[in-house]
Amino acid sequence: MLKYVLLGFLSYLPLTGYELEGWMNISTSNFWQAKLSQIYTTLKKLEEEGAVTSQIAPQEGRPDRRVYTITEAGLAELYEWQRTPILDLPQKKDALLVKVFFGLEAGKEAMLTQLRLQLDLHRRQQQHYAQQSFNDMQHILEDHPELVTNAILWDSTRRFGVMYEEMYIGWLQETIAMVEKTLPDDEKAK
Amino acid sequence: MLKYVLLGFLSYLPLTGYELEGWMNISTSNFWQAKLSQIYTTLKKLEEEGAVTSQIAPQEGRPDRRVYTITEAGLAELYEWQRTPILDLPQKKDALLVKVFFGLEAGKEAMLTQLRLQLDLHRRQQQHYAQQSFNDMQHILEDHPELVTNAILWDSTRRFGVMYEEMYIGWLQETIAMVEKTLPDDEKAK
DNA sequence: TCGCTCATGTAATGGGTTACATGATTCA
DNA sequence: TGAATCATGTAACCCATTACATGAGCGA
Repeated sequence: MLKYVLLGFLSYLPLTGYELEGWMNISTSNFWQAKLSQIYTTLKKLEEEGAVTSQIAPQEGRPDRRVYTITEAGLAELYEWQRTPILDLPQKKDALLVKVFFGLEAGKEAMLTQLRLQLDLHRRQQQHYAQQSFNDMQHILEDHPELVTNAILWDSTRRFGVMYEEMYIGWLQETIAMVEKTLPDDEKAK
Repeated sequence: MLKYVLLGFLSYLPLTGYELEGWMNISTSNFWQAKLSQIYTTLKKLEEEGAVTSQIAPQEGRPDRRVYTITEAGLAELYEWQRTPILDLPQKKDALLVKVFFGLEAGKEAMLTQLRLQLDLHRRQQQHYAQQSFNDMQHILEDHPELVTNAILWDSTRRFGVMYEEMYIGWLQETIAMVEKTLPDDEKAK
């Protein structure tokens, strides 16, 4: 639920929709992402519900900033959600796995192309979580030193990103080796 | 895209909506799941598009079965999708990570409760992929021995499930230890 | 008798993406 | 000169979930 991510950031400090996107990009995008359009509509709904209020900060040369502030009711809702235990497993949707599962007819070479491309992407992503994300977090702390205790928790979600990518890379390597060894060669015309 | 999962199974043999749910539950639910209602509406759309046809098989005492068969056009669409490379990373959405990220205010004990509950769920799931899923696959092969080559690929997606759960369990253990050691104790009233 | 399996579907709602619409400033 | 950043929003559409509606047969 995007709304709780937005309320979470607004519990740190007041922010605009555009700024919220920036915070998400460098921190939660690992396990929750959203487009700007959805962020704007969700903020609007939150304001109607009374969970946030907004103030216009006039600007010249570009649209006025709309700064959102969390209300007492919004904080209460956030904490209540936080304390509600999750009773089921997160569900995954991964198109690559669908392509692998049904990939026999597509042929060995097509499959290897897919898998190698993904291997490259996941290696980059792993590097990103290992390096860039860590730096980004440091920069935020320089601007907002009061959030240092939160950063312990932020970092554990970053670790999740690293571990997830490492697992994915391992699986891809194993699967590539299996496909090379086991699947029948393509021998038919295009 | 659910439609390609359905077309994938129908490329093996004709099936009803209800049966498709069963196949998904024991195989693709690891990386793609769907409710019956969505399966039925998607099959209807696929028939309108001409990717499948359906035949009614009369029954007594319960609704007639509607058996779907893939068409040449449907097969062509499936193969074309299969051969299209994926150029981006799968996106994850995981509410637990949101709760961890913003979990400071919820308190140490609430967080440990969450994490321990998830640890239990993921351990069960890992066992499931390691044992039950493997057996289910064997049973399918007994009924459909012609699918034995496909089963190599099925099994690699099952391996993904096992590896994913192992990674998740490792992260949860690490995170629980970190929370116990690092987070300040709750000392406020409820 | 209670719950599970078999078997179909529709309607309402929610969550999310894509496309549309606008436009100044800044840096390479 | 062209791309990125800053900055807002709406409308149309698509995908997916939940709720509704029905009901026989079978095994514990």
